[in-house]
Amino acid sequence: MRKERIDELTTEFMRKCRKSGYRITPQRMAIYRELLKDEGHPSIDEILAAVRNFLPNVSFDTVYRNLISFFEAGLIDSVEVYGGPRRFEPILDPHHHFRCTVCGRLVDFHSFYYDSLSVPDEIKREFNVEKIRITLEGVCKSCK
Amino acid sequence: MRKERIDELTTEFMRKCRKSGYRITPQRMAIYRELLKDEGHPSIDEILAAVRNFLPNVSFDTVYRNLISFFEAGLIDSVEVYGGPRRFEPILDPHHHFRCTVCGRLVDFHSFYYDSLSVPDEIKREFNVEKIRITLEGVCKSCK
DNA sequence: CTTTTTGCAAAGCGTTTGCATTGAA
DNA sequence: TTCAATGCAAACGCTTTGCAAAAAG
Repeated sequence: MRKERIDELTTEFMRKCRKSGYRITPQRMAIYRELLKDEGHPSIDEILAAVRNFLPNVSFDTVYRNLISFFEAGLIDSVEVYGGPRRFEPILDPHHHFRCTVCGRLVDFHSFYYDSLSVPDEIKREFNVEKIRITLEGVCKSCK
Repeated sequence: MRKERIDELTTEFMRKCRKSGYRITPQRMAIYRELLKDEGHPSIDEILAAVRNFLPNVSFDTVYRNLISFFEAGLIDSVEVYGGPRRFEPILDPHHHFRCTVCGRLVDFHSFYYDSLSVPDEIKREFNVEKIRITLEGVCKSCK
């Protein structure tokens, strides 16, 4: 990602933080920045390691609590990979995931076809659907 | 589910077990039977409790190991609800899930539209997709 | 008889919480 | 100066493993 884009998203993030009543701390800024820099789906531990390059005393706990808070406030997204630790990603554009059941690798992909899926009427009637999660599962080339 | 249907599925299950090289034990039969009887998506602990009504000395461990084995052999299905314990269900017909993000309730629904979804070509080229998981997320009536 | 399965117990791993201290506003 | 955020440390919940005894084939 271009540096300008990162700065832009970071500014936007700070604005949203203030709106949600979150104070701006160096830890929070670093957590969000490292999440943006990571191209994958970093776990709490991975983000912690990255943040510690800049703020060596940050605790697991701070990273944990903040990622959860950010997610709950809708500031970032959470990818739930069963069995492994919780993973996170910045909210960029809509996408879906392929997961290799052998190596556990998680791959992003885009699909307008999937993006535009509708919700069956009988579900709409009974539930307030906010999100459609589609995960393809199978085996990736290197594991085959 | 009708008793005859349960017996039929149980016989089928035993046949598959033998084919997979699994020995038939009272524990295994009870585990599968209780899984069939449960209309929801029981966790290991829930199945354990049910099984213990018949076999009081069964350990968590036996239920755990067997459910995992059954799943890996394709004898039953696994529902992965992040944050909570792993859940299981017998393989009956294809269906999808709605999850309430407030109370955590997991609801089955059927949809031919979702059943017949195809996999994008660029994914097909790179991965062997075995399964499409669709989970709708939102809020159910009682939580609204 | 052989080999799998079981039950037990302990360890593992990621998550979650309580509390005193620190620091943002 | 106030209240939220941090760091620490411990507890927690569910999963996973090693091993000796029991049971299936």
